[in-house]
Amino acid sequence: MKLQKITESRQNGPRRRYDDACGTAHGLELIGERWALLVLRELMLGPKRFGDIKADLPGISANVLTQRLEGLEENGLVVRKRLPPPANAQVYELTEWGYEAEPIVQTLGRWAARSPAHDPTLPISATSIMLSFRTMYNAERARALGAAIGFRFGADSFVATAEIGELKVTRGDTAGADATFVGEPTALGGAVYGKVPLDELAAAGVLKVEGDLKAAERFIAIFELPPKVGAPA
Amino acid sequence: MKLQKITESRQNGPRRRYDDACGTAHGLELIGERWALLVLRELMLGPKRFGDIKADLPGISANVLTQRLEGLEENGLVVRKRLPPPANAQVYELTEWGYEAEPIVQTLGRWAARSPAHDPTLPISATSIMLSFRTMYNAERARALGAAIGFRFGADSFVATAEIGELKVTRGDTAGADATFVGEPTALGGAVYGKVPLDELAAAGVLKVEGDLKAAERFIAIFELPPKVGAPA
DNA sequence: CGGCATCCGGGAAGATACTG
DNA sequence: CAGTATCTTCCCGGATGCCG
Repeated sequence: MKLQKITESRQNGPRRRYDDACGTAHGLELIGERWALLVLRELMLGPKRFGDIKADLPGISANVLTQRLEGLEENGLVVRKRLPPPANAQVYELTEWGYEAEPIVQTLGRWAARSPAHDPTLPISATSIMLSFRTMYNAERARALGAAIGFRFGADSFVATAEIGELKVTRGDTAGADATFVGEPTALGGAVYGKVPLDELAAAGVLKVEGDLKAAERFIAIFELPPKVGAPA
Repeated sequence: MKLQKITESRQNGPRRRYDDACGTAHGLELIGERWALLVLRELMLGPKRFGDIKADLPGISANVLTQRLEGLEENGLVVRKRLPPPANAQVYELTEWGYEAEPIVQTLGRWAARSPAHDPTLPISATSIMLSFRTMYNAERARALGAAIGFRFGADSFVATAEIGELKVTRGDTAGADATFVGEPTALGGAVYGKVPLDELAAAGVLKVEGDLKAAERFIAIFELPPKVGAPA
């Protein structure tokens, strides 16, 4: 019984190969399975627990998530770690090579943002929206920022600071931030990408700003989505 | 009967959604199905016929290719065209937005090239190897080139010229090229990425060079693969 | 032959229930 | 909370055959 299971997991990984020397084909064998890239995305800003990944990927089932994490671990993209007491919880963390997959997530996301079928009203996870800021960051327009912006989504909090070539995003305390957004990731997406007025969102009770309101508005102004396909440039 | 079919095809596309506003998730709905990105890749250097796509994707079955092309067409990435007589053949061509997906193919390929599990001895298609040159092109090292390099793989031929920021690859006649590689794509891959000596490949009868041998060697010297994961930098 | 529909077997994905 | 077990559904892959 036990032996049977070991034998099975031994030959894990995609049974269906592409038989193609092209790097792209090999990449698809590594992270081309359903949900795999989204699991990677959820770990992109730091280690997470099984349940938190599951909660942030609406629709994934526990067994599929287990399979993906196993596969990503075998392929050298993810490692399992046990947090020291008193936390004493198991988390999944990307390897260095796993973190290097961020450009894949970004390139795909930036391209897909032009899709006419894209529906930005769907729910979005905290990690997703923070990553999207890194993706859509425009260094030219960000010159004027020069501030640290905080984000609090429930228990999760992040700080973003504009660096020379990129937007730096770290998980952690928002205490030192000039302005902090507090609320739901989806509402923040509406403010940044849908240009929904902040006071409207505050009135709806889904997003508020603490601290320097002007800094928060300057942050929002940095971002713009690429024009939809078929729309006038 | 007919109505039934129309109703089915009407709601084509991925029945399994991700329900996620993230652009990456939407991108996976558009081109995340098995084989989809490789079909895109095969069309990246120009229109192709059904049979040629199938021949260059070893292992894909006709019905799956049909499904992928239908899906890509519905999503606005591919259009079907009929060539004028005397060719009079149907071809599949990328839309402008479809061509814009090239960075996705490149980013994924560049990342996966670092994989310890990557096997570069597998067969590779003509389109794949030409695209890989664009992907791995290093503008700094290419400064010294200043030549047009031709490629003939059976009936397919290409010309590559080094431009300021990128390597330009076009399908077409190799008549004006300074040097032309003639043979099999896989052998060319060995020469460029495996640094297999050209005379060895010529002796094996899989690849030869016409024209300026020095220019061909300079072309090969442009490219290098990124270091494998875990290997010394 | 190119393009596509159909049928079938196997396997992956999805939903639910269950265990430590 | 972190998975495992089980069952169903559906997609993938292969074969065959139809039609222009």
